[in-house]
Amino acid sequence: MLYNTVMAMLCNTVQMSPRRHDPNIRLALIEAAARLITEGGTAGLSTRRLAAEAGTSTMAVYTYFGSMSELVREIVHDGFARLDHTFRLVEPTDDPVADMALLGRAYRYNALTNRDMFGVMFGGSSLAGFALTDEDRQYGRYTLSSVIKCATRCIESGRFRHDDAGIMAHQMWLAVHGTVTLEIGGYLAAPYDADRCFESQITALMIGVGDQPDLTNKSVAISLERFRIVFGSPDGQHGTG
Amino acid sequence: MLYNTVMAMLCNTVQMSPRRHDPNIRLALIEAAARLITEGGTAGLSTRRLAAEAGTSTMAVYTYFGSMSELVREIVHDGFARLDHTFRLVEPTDDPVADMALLGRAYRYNALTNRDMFGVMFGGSSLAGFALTDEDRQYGRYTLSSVIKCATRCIESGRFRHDDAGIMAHQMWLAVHGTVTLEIGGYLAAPYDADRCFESQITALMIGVGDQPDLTNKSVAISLERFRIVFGSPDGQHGTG
DNA sequence: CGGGTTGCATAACGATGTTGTGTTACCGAT
DNA sequence: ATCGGTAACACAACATCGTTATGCAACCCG
Repeated sequence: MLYNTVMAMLCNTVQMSPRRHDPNIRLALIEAAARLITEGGTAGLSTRRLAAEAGTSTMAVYTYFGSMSELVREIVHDGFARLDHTFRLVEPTDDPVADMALLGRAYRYNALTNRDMFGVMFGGSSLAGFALTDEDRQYGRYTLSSVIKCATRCIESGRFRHDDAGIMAHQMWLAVHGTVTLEIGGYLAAPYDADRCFESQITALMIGVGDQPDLTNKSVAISLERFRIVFGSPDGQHGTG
Repeated sequence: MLYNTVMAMLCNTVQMSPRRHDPNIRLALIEAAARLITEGGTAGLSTRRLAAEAGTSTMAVYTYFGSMSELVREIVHDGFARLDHTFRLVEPTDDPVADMALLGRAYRYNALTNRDMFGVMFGGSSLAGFALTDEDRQYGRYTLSSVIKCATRCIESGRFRHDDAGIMAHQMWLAVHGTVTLEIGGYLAAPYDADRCFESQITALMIGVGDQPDLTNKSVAISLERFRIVFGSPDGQHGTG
């Protein structure tokens, strides 16, 4: 659907202001860009295709965003917001270790759902000359605050030897991030497939920071049950795509 | 130095065969490409610059490699060979856990030394339309065999609860890979800088697979000493670039 | 109701990977 | 010895990329 022609028709009938920055076009561009990326990978995004998809010309990108990479930046920020939203689906319970494991599953779920965006967000893929700035990274670190809060509760529960929730949260992040990155890269195949590696990884990590193995196993199992309920994956895990 | 003109002079004086596939040109292209990538990042590699650097025309890329992405593929394979070589600098001792930790440091060292190539090797960066194939990934998995061997010795030493060296090696890989990826991405800043996260991560992992905390701490400390000796980092660690 | 300004379609520019075109030089057979 | 076949590759063209210039048309304000 060509946005521009629709808008032209609208402006002929209803009295509107098609001049002056139009948030509708801006939104249409962002949505079209996100669609192009998820459908055609990072290489699928181009000014021409974007303009065609949104029904405008390539100039719209520059009037609304200044450059292609600035548009990508907005999408990246949007991606972090989505990650944050995914984290918020994990509600605190009286088993903070299970909560933490579920946050790990949520991170993985979010990454696998938005594979290409994930690569851009964390500095891997170079997309249309986009490069992360420190401000962008702040968005990323901010989303980690959910994990830090959970780590604090883990420590308060007495199950962890750690006294620093920040380092604990980072360890969880690094472990899950590494798993997901290599999973998306296609490096985790049977017999060491991504599902198996993921379970081993979070289990070892919990034990590594002081939890008792049997308690960890119980909490990890609970987190898997909760994941099925909240995120509704058909086979109970994520699938290796 | 323009390779082509030199070759022309050589062929006028000494009797050589500048026609028929010339491995010298092939090598010159690969070396020039690697140089361009390390100097100018993934965006710094282009057929024109490559041709100028090697003193040939852009056609040389196609006669010797078929396409730009095939040339990248060769460089990726070269990168895996370099990683394997780095692993071999870690000699087995009677403290296999320290060996394993040192392998982790070696992985990180190699990644930080060849940052841009690292991103390409593990599926993050898209470079000149290059995409990993399963065969490429085999190169990556092969280099893991050094780690698996070490994991086997760790298990035999009785310090680990695990009975599967493969999953143990994978866990080490995932943990270190995640740390390094986010370090290169610029996400690990004080107070949770990369050095600190790395130490915490490998320590927690060893404990997580069954090692006793005090033994782990000792082995990790030994691995750091050995790293300083073998890899000769000035500040004893890697520096966060 | 006209000048200023703003949005943006069109077209152009430089650079990209890749593909024709043509020349040049080697090789092998006669 | 020489001549045709073939392989290498310099040069130029092509499509596409992000970006920038140009110009027109429409809103805003005086």
